[in-house]
Amino acid sequence: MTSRPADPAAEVLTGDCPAREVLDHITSRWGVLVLVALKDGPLRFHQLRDGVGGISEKMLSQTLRVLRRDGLLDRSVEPTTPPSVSYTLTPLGREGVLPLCGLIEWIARRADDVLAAQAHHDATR
Amino acid sequence: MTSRPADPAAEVLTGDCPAREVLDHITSRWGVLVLVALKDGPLRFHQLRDGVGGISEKMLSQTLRVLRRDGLLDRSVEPTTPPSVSYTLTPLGREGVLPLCGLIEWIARRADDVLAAQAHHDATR
DNA sequence: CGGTATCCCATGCGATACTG
DNA sequence: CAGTATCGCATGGGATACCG
Repeated sequence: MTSRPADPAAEVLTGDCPAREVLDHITSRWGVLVLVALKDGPLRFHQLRDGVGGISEKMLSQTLRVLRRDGLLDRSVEPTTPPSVSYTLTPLGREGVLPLCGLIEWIARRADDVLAAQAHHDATR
Repeated sequence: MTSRPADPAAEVLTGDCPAREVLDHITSRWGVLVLVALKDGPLRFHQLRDGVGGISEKMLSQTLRVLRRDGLLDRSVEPTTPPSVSYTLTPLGREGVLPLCGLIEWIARRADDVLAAQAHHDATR
């Protein structure tokens, strides 16, 4: 009996474990985008709002709170007037964002193939 | 001017492009799980339903239709009685599933750290 | 076996307005 | 600037029943 099973996907797939919640947080509509936006360094609230196209302030704030609770990012306040707040990936977050960057990069590279597949599918039927 | 920008994430982040739709399909609640479940080879409908914990037949069927339209997986019917239907990753799908496996693997490895961060966060405030 | 159709509720999420 | 509060709708998604 091994303490680490050969296939780490098995546990996540088969149901109700904490890992599923983490997956849902990260792959939530705005989670991936916010995390990837932060990959190159800290950003302030309004930079994130402007950088992640289409996100509302409400969803940005909500997403940031969830990801912060999960230990994936940090919030820091500079005591200027008015205070400026910035968000940074934690070490944990920097690790987790790597596969996400891979995903985004793949999508950017292959989006045209997917579009072609969609067109073909819609035309064929 | 380069035909390929340095940062492929930029386009996806900044808004309304086809890539965003692809991202939403893949990172939909069940999309990741279905794709990863198929990483080791074809599975039949009921194998997927049983393998992906918590998914309903409706959502499985719906997710499969979307991913099929995107050209990420194929459906094939063996003309037995009753017919047996199985789903396979296409070459495109096999490529795209790689970062997803990376993500799942990372989550499985780090879930405990996230749980600890949550506990700490809830306790601190 | 491998789905689709219908019903219905929970929540995700945007819009707007307001606050420290 | 960096949010929170409230409202309201659209969509996601489960339960159940039915079909080829």
